[in-house]
Amino acid sequence: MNARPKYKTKQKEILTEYFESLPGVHITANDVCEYFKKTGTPIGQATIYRRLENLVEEGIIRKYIIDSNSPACFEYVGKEIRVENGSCFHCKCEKCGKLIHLRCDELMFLKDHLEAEHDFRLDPLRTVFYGICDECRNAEN
Amino acid sequence: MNARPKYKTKQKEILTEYFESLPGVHITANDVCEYFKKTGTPIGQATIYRRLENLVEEGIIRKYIIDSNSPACFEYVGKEIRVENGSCFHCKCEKCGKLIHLRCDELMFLKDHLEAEHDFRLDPLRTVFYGICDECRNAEN
DNA sequence: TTGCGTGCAAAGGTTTTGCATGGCA
DNA sequence: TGCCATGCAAAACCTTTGCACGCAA
Repeated sequence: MNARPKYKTKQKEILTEYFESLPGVHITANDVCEYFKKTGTPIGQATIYRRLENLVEEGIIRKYIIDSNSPACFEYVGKEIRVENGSCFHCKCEKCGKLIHLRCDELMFLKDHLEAEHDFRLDPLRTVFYGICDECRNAEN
Repeated sequence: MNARPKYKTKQKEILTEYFESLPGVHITANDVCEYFKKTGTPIGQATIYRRLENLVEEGIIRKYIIDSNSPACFEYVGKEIRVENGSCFHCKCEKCGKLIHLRCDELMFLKDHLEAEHDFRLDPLRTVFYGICDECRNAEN
């Protein structure tokens, strides 16, 4: 855990702006590196990771761990969303590995139910629904 | 994804027995390696990982990812749990590691909803809800 | 005998760290 | 000027893979 940054640097600024321009999109640390390499304003890999960690701590972006052997995903959390404390759920297909992002209000039922009836505070960041996606199910038959 | 093993080997047998002797305990692949190294019946690291993957696929053990930068944890799943299959959900506490079994019909809403609205066939056996349990939440305050 | 399972070593990929340099306040 | 942030390279780490050998059926 790093302390909150004390200096305002160009790297941090353009990183934050980049995430703000991508609401609802999931990207990996490597994606971010590649992007800035392409735009001609490369940022060191280590800096990317350090800033990403910071942004997560500050609640500006969210980190998702889908699978132990896939890179972590990061997503900008809009100000509205941050206030609502909402976030999306994930479905992972066991067959093709596809990751599906669900931003579904009905699923908040699940969170409420677990908290009210089972005294369990669900963490949507960590929770992944495993199953079979539509395409793979159709391909089976 | 590996195919189901066709031969019964000593390595697989003692690995399964080892997990059966540890209900409710979560250990890492490395822990398993170390254990067998100490007992004088070492098993190759690669074999450990290969068998672990198999056992997860067969539903005999479960794999948990608590943190992206910690090794994955494995835990034996008792036969009772396996038999109940569709009707049992699991919650894992991120703090104390406790595994909570939920037998709740209301949660079938989740399965139905994902299937009807999102074309996703949930696999309750593989899916684990991560969050904070009652005790840990109370201990926080 | 056949071919799967094993073990070793090496590779693979993600993330962290050490250290010198650069930049903010 | 004093520190913090950055960037490079290398390390650390967990996990997978290639390949030859051993063993189950």
